[in-house]
Amino acid sequence: MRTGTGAGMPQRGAVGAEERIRAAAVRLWSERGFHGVGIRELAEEAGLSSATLYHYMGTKEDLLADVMSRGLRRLVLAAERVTQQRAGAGPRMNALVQLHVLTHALRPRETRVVDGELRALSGDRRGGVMSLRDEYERYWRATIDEGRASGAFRVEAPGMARLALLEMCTGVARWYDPGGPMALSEVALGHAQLASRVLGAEELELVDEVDWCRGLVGEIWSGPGGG
Amino acid sequence: MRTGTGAGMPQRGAVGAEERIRAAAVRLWSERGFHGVGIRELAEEAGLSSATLYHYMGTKEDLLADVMSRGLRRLVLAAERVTQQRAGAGPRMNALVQLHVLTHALRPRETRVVDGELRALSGDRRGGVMSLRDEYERYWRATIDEGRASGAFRVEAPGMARLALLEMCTGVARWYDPGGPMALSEVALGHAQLASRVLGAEELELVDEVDWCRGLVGEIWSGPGGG
DNA sequence: GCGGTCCGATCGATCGATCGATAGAGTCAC
DNA sequence: GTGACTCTATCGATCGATCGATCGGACCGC
Repeated sequence: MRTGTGAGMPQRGAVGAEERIRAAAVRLWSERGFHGVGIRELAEEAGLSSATLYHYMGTKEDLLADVMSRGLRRLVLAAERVTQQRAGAGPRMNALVQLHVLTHALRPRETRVVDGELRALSGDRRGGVMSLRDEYERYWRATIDEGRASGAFRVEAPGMARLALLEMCTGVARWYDPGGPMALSEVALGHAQLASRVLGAEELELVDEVDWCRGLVGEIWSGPGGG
Repeated sequence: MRTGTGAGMPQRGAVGAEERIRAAAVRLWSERGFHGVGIRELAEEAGLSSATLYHYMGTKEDLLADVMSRGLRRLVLAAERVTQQRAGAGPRMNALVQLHVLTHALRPRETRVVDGELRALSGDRRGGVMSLRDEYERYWRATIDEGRASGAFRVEAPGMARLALLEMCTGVARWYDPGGPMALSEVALGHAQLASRVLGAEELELVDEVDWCRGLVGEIWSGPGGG
């Protein structure tokens, strides 16, 4: 009853099974949530039996922690690149925002799981994922602080502005529709402009980082542990 | 074995059982999600047996739709009041933002369920809740349009700005901590200022609507179907 | 024949939902 | 007033289905 085993193939899923499982989990969890999808449906989506699933993963929660950590590590990696390759608070913030928006628009399923399923994690795993999230947000915090110190940003409550901006940009994954009326670059540049307004940096020249960020997202998300 | 039936009481839960059930559902669902809490735990939290639960409600999903619709109807009611009692796009938007932020900060559990469990609803129920959400957002859309038409707001993509602002303000329910360093009125006024920046209305005088909105929220959320 | 892959069968637990039964308060005929 | 009857509120027990997870063994390339 299986479909692809025959004819000299190296064995159906020997390579990439873990990846297929993670991809299936992201597809289903992003639509209905961690507790809304059972092991059997997960297995079916990945093209395996539920027993085989457990050959590759630990518990269901282990799989979620894995998916979330991988997603967050990629975000951190991308933010690190931005920080290395863009100097000055203004250009750096501009690139961070466009990167965040593009990531959430291009990979809405991954980011929805990363942003929304923390509550399904218990104890230590929760803490580990939260510290990864904090590590990512540190790039935003540092850039905002830098801009305030240099006078490039004029904002009274930087902590609140950071949270507000992150919520605003993360929300893109909840409403952006590739088939809709708004082009991706409009959304990314538009949010960069809104961010500059929020931070009181309207004189900032808004460089279009869409293509560069798109390349970065593509590179990082097809890289090690890719997909 | 029951506890409160004697001594002239009108019977333990005869009044308010539905309300107790909804409150229990909000408490548990806001922490672990609709699919993360079973009927038995729900019943225990409400102080009833799972069988008795079904005397008051339809299915579990009916209860969710009820909770969500009630929350959204309150939001709509509050937005309608704001629109009636504040004239001009600037003051109106200022009040709408402060109302939204206060509602999400004062009733984070209700709003988290309303904002985050739509995916657990199927078919018609989903549509009904979505149209209530659209009805609420229409107040924001109309106010932004009005401000653009009058020249009070200078924003290029009003649709995107509306979505960005809503995400930003809704996010308050995800991070605001009453015991934290930020006072509620700082958060509300701060978001009003960020909104005025986003909308390009920096010359707008930011009236403090915190007390008025707090009263409105208290009135509406303790009113019919209260809690 | 060994190690890596894979699955059918099955585990105990829990899921959402329903059953029949009971306790008590109100109603009404007589 | 009192017995028969109804209505609401409540529960213990239980339904069939599904949950997450495990086990033993089959298959297959090396």
